[in-house]
Amino acid sequence: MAHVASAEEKIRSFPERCHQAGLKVTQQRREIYALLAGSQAHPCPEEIYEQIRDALPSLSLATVYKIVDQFHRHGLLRKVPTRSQVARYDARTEEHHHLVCTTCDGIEDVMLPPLPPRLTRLPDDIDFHAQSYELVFHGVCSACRATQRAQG
Amino acid sequence: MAHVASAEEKIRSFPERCHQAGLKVTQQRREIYALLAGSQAHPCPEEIYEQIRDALPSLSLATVYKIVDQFHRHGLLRKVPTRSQVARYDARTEEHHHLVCTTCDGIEDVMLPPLPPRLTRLPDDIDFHAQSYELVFHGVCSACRATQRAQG
DNA sequence: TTAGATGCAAATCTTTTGCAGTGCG
DNA sequence: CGCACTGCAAAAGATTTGCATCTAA
Repeated sequence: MAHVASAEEKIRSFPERCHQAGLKVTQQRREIYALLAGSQAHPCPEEIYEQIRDALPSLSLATVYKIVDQFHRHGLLRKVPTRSQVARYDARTEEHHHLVCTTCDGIEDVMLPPLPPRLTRLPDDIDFHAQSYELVFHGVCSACRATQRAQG
Repeated sequence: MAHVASAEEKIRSFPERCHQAGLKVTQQRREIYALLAGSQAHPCPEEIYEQIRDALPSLSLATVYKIVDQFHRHGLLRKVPTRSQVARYDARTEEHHHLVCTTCDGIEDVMLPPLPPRLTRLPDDIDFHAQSYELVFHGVCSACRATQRAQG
């Protein structure tokens, strides 16, 4: 499965990407990165913390916040723009887009063919240097629609 | 200027849109809606509160939260997806996109020609009912680039 | 008249900070 | 060995809730 192979590659190249960024490779960082690289769920810091506690009981939530923030600032993680007040992280840094469920706040990745540059070029009267863009879809995910049907 | 005229129309039709939504028209709601309709700044609840206090000193911050949430749930406001933990609101409900400054967290609106439906159609293997989408650009705004140049 | 709205204060939830101790390089 | 990293606890920031009072319809 393409996704799993890609996650393994990311985990394998993680130490050298830390070195390039001037970050030390600690167990906390390895665990957090591996969790995110292997997940489709775009977890928030609290969820990351809960899921890694089993493997690393000494982990603290403040450390999770510090690590994901560092990773984000060094380009190892993306932060997904959402309408909710909790931060959501994604280890896929290549171009892709997001589906956000308005019912459960779940986030899914979606690959789309690249948009032609002329369609994402900003108007001449806008003085803004865009470094990246993404599409954010809002709607209802499969699981929530099933629940809605079951409950009438 | 097209924007101003549009804001006036929105403010004029505000009472009937409240009635349709089953909401009473109060002074707090009028002030909050008028502020947002006349603003380009996508303010957060705290900023809305500060700016309306002058005209309505009895206003409470909790009320601002309740009102913008109601407006959002009834489609009178959009909530802009961002990477930060504070909610940002927009009275423009027609299709448009957002420029988010990674330096100052400022948000600007941008109109782009509509994307051809074939480019935003989700792949067949994705079971998600999208109701809307928007483009979110991340980059650096004009004011922050000027500051950066001045400071070296 | 009355259901819904507001204001206040307290509670809750999320994120950040300061600092002492630890461990990677 | 030294500097960056971690964990803890406390602080700060954002949002929600409960309830008494008020007000638009």
